[in-house]
Amino acid sequence: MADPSCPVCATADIICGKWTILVIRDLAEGRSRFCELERSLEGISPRTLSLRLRALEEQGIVERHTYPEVPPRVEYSLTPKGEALVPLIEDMRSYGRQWLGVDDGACATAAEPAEPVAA
Amino acid sequence: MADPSCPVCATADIICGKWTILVIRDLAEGRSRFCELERSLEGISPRTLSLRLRALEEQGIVERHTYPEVPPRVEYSLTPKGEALVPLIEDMRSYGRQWLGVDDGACATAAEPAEPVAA
DNA sequence: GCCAAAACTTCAGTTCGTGAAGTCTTGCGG
DNA sequence: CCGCAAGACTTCACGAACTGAAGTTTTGGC
Repeated sequence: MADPSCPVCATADIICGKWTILVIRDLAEGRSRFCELERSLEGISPRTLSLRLRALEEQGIVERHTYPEVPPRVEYSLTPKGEALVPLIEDMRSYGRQWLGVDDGACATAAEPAEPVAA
Repeated sequence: MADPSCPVCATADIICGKWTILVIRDLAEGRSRFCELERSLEGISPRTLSLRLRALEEQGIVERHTYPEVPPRVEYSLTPKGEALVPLIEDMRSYGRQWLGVDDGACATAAEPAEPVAA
């Protein structure tokens, strides 16, 4: 993107595409099928989901598992290189909770923020 | 993007635009002028930089300071809400170092990764 | 060889980012 | 008070990315 020798840029290149981080977030909860991802990521077009999964697979971040069954089944999961992105997603989750006033009601919040939400 | 009540989606909405995270990374090093950002983010168009800064300002993530001087000067800096994104950027930096084989030669790496780069 | 169902592709249209070029602001020097 | 230098942006035309609807491929049983 800017300087390819910058670690932040290199990582940004991977996750900057629309929906990419959310695909990884979903797969962090366990392997999933194409249509499950499509349903979870409400609003994504199948074309974009397909492009994202292919790109992530090429980058060694997700793995594709095919099952030759009656309706053919395909599942996706994170590789270790993909799992390593989970802390990043957790940071995003806590940022959203502390500063954007958004909470899906999962875990409890850790500490009082300096100037939450209102800022 | 997908579910607005999801903290990860809400945060993704903020940072998913091209260059956004890199603008914040630059401002994390201290307040900066338009042309300095333009020079640091090699390849960004002034239009995009302008759009990003405006959007981030509207979201309360950056602050704009104008100085009515001989050539008029404008500087940008992070608000607390913007500073709170720095841990996210640090995660991206260490991911880039550990898994993408990219190092701008700043700090030393912490520990040996399980399966670095090669994966 | 036809079927249902999952997993994608294809296509036309809109939105987002680029690169070059132009505009606007500021105050000083002529 | 006009023109100038220089920073900070707009504007415009073009190309790339994303969308939504519709179509295609794959699989094994009937």
